[in-house]
Amino acid sequence: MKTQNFQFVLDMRSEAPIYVQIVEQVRQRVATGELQPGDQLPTVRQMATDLRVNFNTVARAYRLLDEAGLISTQQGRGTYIWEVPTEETLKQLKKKSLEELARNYLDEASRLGYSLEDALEELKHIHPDGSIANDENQEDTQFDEK
Amino acid sequence: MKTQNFQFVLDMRSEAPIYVQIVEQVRQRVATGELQPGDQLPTVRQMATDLRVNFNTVARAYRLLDEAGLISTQQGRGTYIWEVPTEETLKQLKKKSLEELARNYLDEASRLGYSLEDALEELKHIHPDGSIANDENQEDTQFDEK
DNA sequence: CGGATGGTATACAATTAGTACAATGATACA
DNA sequence: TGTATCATTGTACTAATTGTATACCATCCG
Repeated sequence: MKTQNFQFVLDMRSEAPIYVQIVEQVRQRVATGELQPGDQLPTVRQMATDLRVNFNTVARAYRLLDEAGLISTQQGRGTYIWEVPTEETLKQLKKKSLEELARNYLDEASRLGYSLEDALEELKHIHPDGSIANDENQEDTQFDEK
Repeated sequence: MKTQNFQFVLDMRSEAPIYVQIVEQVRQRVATGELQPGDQLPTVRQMATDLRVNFNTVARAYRLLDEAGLISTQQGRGTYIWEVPTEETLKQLKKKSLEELARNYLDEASRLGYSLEDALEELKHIHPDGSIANDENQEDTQFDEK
């Protein structure tokens, strides 16, 4: 596909393991905005051949980034940048976002003819399957996914 | 052709495969009545080019919807929304849609670092009296994307 | 030696894409 | 009217692409 042509570089003289170097570069590019939410990263194999390493090494980096919540990897499709609000924008927009999410949820539910109670009940019912991380400390929040 | 201009949207970051996303959107629109019995869906190729995916992916979604009895696909003619669903199937349809909505809401909230309780609280806070104002439809949310 | 760490090899599963084909309907023309 | 032709539509089967899982090897360091 059109997997953008981002240039990643390895420094073989570096002490840092290859997979760490990859992680850091993706991190950095997300931080600078060079990588935008929804952008597709090179496939593990593509980046692997670019960097002349084994694709499992790239896969390892991607897995870490996925667990960190920076990217979303999907078998058979590719890996994409999640939206990662910076600390301050996250705090600024958190409340507003939840409000809008909640309102949107209620609107949609009501369009389906459901009451607020139904909506609440459904949420409680969804919970058991673990689709939400209910952790207090979220310094490394790492929403679970897989 | 006049194949209505329904806007379908994909979120490549979503865990859900593309064909599932299509299925869910059609299901939801049927549940809300946005798609009426007899309405023609975009052709597999039309929707495919709209969404920039392979038409077989759309065909797969249509096949699932067909097997589920929601639509009727006819080779050489097109795909149409099935005749009036019975109360029971409509009910099931709505139930599934609500499930999907709830799951999305929790996922998004979770990504923002909110707990289930937060999500529940926010809902109650929006409509403290427990009623749902049914007629407001502002579409300017910026974080739903789904 | 022996564990830990980093990279690799191989087989696998999920998803999407490619190709050829059959059914339908519109159109042109005898 | 009949039919030949062609574009459009969905279908079927296969191939290609993509990430995953597991085991393995090499090196470093105690």
